[in-house]
Amino acid sequence: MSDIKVRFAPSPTGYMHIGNTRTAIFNWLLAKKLGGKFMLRIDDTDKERSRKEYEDAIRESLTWLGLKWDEEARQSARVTRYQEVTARLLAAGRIYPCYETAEELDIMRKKLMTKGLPPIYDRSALKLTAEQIALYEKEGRKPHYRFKLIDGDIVWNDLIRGECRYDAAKLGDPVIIRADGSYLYHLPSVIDDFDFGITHIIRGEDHVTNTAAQIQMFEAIGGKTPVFGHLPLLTGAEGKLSKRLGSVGVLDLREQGIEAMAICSYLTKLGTSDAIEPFYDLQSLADTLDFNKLGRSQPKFSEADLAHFNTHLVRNMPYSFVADRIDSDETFWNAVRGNLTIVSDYKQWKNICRCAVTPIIEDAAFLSVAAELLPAEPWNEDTFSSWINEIKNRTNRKGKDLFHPLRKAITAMDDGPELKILLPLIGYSRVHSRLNGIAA
RNA sequence: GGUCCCAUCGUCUAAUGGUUAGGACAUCACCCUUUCACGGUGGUAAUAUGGGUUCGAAUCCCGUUGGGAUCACCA
Repeated sequence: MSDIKVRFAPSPTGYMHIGNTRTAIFNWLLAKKLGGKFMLRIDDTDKERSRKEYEDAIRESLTWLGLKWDEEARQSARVTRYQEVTARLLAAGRIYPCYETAEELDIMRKKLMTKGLPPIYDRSALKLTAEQIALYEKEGRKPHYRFKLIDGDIVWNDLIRGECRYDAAKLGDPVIIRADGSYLYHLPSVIDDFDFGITHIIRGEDHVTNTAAQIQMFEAIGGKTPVFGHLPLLTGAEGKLSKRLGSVGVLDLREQGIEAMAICSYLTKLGTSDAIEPFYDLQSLADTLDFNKLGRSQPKFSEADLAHFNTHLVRNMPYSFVADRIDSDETFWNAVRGNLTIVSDYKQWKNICRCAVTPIIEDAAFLSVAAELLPAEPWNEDTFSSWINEIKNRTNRKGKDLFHPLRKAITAMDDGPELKILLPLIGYSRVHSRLNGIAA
């Protein structure tokens, strides 16, 4: 067993959407491909916004997608560990207290912006005298804490973007502890990745500057930095990384009949040079994972395309894949799958085969001839074509004029699987009655 | 505004200095199925823009334009 370990670290502040899901899938597939482990970490450092309901939904989403996790942790349970590390970094001067209020910081940022300067914290807290600090404390101000970045280039070799280089001086020291003593995500994330032995981190491109800061945190706590890979962000049809995209929830998609494997296949192939094609199990999808095939530009995600792709996947879906979900046999499935849009549409065809259907009669005379000629069971492979030939000879009809009325009478539908295949599934008695205009 | 990233058919992308600029999805046409769908075969369709470098540029360099990310006491 390799000691490869990856993690998916959602904050339970919302449902799983297309963006989240994509990073979960990539991490999971990487673990699978390298024979490593996949860890679920609940990043619930934001008490205000975290909710149990979301956490449950995330678990349900992952389970439905088939992304099983080998290990689990939650940040709210590890605060003492974070405090331990914090004390050490504080003593080492890598963490320092600040007394500005949120409003003051906001004003500072705006000032810098209007001057055309980057809105980066000026580290004035480092110049505070003991007296000034005492004054703030007396006022009742509680400090928040920042992590002090060391000047110089931060460089890493990104799995997706190649060599990345950031000048720490242009980054700004991140706040890591709030005035109320609670942690922000940066440092706990690093401590966890270190403690749990995370070797690879795949996340969205929106994290690149965080990565730069976090690399210094890994160094500060004496840990080896994991391998990073930053995925280009998905955009909506209109280019922007729209809010709509964030609202496309996986559970909603499931509700609409989108298959888990359609989501997994589509999301891992979108933005790569591979064809977007259906995969029916995650292992074979994992075998094809190759970060070199990912482009660097932002692919557009389209719900309509996904739905279309899903239909394609359903129409080629092997019976084994649906066997435990539908109450029909393989013959039936193979007969109808080519006409489905979503799996649950099979019920409609099942009803046509096994329940009463009111036929659509457009030409009663023609249909009664067809009924008259319908051979008795048992039917064999040739029954259908010889029957059709009989009708053709008797009525002089062919092509659409011949088939369409039959189809409408027998199935009450405009289209569907080949009649030849469908007929034996419906049976003589129903076919005969329907041709005569009788619901059966 | 600082920093970083990106720009090839409608869409996702290939072509790492020399190709009739390739593939996949979509679309269109045809074929098959004596019907629709499924399936098969073909077609239409692209290098944002201006300068360089070079015998030769989608490819390298600079500018322009456009798009995105980040610069939170969110993650």
